[in-house]
Amino acid sequence: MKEGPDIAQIGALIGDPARANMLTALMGGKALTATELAAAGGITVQTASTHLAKLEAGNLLAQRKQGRHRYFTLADDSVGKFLESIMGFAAGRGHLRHKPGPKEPALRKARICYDHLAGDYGVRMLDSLIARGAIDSIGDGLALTESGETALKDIGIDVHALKSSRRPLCRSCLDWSERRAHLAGSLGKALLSNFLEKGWARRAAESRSVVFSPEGERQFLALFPATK
Amino acid sequence: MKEGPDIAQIGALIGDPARANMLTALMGGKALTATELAAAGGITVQTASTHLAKLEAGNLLAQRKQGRHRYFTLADDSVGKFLESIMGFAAGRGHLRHKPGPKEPALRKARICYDHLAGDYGVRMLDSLIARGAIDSIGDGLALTESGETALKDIGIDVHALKSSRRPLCRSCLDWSERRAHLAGSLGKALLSNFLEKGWARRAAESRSVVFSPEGERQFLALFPATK
DNA sequence: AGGATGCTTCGGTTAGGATCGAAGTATGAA
DNA sequence: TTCATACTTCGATCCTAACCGAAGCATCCT
Repeated sequence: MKEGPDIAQIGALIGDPARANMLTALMGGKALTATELAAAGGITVQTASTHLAKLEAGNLLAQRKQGRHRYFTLADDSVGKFLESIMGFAAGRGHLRHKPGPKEPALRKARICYDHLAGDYGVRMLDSLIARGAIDSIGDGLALTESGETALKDIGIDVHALKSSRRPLCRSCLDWSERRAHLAGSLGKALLSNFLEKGWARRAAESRSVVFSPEGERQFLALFPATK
Repeated sequence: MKEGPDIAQIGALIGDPARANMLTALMGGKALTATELAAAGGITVQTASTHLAKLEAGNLLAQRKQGRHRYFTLADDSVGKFLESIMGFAAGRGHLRHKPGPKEPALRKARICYDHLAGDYGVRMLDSLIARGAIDSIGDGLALTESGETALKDIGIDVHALKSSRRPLCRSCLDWSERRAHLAGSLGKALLSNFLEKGWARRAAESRSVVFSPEGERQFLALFPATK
């Protein structure tokens, strides 16, 4: 039939376990070297190198040379969003891993989705923002309200600066673990950065999970109360 | 790393060209037999049979036995939406087919996206509905307004009946050719059915493209004027 | 019953690509 | 310069899975 774009190509790119693991590792938002990605994929550096070349040729990855290191990141945030949506789809279809692993609960609670907060806490934050009228929503669509803008200023986020960026302020991103939307876009990124700067939370070393400090958790939960 | 759902599995399912072509064929919304899908994939029935078994095991397809035929469809509309989003992503990353083929322009103009209208005409319709205030939108989110409900009643669509269904009324679906949103959901489906019933358009035989009659095209363009 | 059609299962072949060892290139350090 | 580190390229191996011919079921028609 050969109609439309070639979905088999990207399917094949994502379809290899080693490549999928490397992409998942890059969802953490950090730039990683080829050696680190090889470890993430469970393969040697040689093999990783060919995989990375293919992913780059497919425009899924971007590369930045720095000295003798070569740092890889997802090509842009749309790739991250796309990967998260695949995860949501996969989880919904029962394509889970054989053994959930010990880190799974932490991931479900709070994790990084490329550059913003996801998991239970990410969903809770968005729900709470909507409930208090800081964000309007229709279906999947999100928009910051006037009152929301001032509320965020109190938290310490310069909404005005974010608005000047080309990137959309609010985007919804489907959370694979909660199967609900969480907040992406430049605002989602700014909020996560804010929490990390304040020391409320930190990124786990070798994982995408986000670990809250006891005090940070208290503050976060107070700032974003449960809805209903 | 082994974090989260197994995206490699669905990637691999979609990553085979024969399977991708069969899935694309099913985006036409019609239930197809194994023999028809074999032709769509460019393979023999034996091979197609094993592919179809895999796709079904992966919960991407549903199967309905009818006499000695076996009709396959996409498991549900979320699969269709997912495939269209992959097409959009693929097109955005430059993953196009080598030769666009003669049917390409017709596809870009108007085609079926599982059960609703997509392509230039699909995008035009949604834009027009938003412009006249029949549908509210925030970002990707869509909602039918009061005035929109009466307007659709005039066209001949029983919105009340649609509302009772479990399926969402309005959904936005990213159009791969236009790279903009078009209208999905039960309302999108109802509108397309309405056009087909009225004889404004018909489905092409072996393709996903939708062919408008001269009169139907006139009516459609008048009903959904361009929004500058 | 007998024959035709639609599809699946089995068996064997083949090709693509994932893999790694070894060698080659680039950058930095001593 | 010499050595070490980070990465890529080359070459060869090996394995999976896509593929089809042939045979086996199931259903329908006459």
